[in-house]
Amino acid sequence: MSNVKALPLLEPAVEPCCPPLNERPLTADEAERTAVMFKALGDPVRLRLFSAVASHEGGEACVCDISDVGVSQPTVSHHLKKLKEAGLLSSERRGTWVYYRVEPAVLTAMGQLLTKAATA
Amino acid sequence: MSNVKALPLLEPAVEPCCPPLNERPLTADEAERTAVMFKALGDPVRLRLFSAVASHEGGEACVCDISDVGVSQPTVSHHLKKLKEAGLLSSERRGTWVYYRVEPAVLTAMGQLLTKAATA
DNA sequence: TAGCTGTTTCGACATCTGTCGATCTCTTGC
DNA sequence: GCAAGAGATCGACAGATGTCGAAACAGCTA
Repeated sequence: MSNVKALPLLEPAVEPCCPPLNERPLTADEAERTAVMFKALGDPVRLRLFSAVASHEGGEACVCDISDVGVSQPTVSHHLKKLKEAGLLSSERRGTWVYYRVEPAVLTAMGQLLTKAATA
Repeated sequence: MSNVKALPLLEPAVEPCCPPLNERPLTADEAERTAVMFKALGDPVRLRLFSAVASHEGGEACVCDISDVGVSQPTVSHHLKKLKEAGLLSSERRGTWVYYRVEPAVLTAMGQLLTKAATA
């Protein structure tokens, strides 16, 4: 599989990608990048998977611990990949199992994007 | 034609729909409802429209003020409807123009969903 | 080495989504 | 009443997305 443009932003780049939504209208480019993160949480299955990882002890969980969300195992893997590509999760293999972990900085950025807009 | 409009699900019901994502795994039903809001912000055009409304004075704006996002007028209307159905915006007609306004409570709920998950 | 288990990738498919032009509704003004 | 402008709705269409079963891949253990 020689897909050259496979991984666009697997570098989470925890920088403040996002000015608060009420500070000024987002540019097309800012919106494009920010929407990727929101879209990643815009699917019920992904939201459950993410919540399962986030609520697990240490903020990380094995795939086998969170696969019970009502879809097939390949679909779980597909959604975890999406969350990873959006920078919300990172993964690490430890022997037989693969562990996914939340990226708190990205989460904080998204949260402030919203709460600052709400309180200002 | 009667004055009674359709009004399918435009009652946002600003209740705390969402426990923090790291408190416990979301149920299927919680995820379903929460994903609607994130999905609404998961499109670049909608994100720009929302940001344009949120950054406007008073947190509200006429459609004519924010329509310059590079898509046709029907598409703008379509996206504003999506944001409204997700409970993120509300609309009101004043004479010729229609004004959209942010729903701060829903925004706060979404933000805390993320920031509480990030800091805990 | 072979076999087993956990996870990812592949290929295919039905559905959902974003987009547009055309048209309709509502309000204002003549 | 009629025309004009602001938005919403309709119908159609291409492309994206979620889903699955089958297969490939990666470690462990015998």
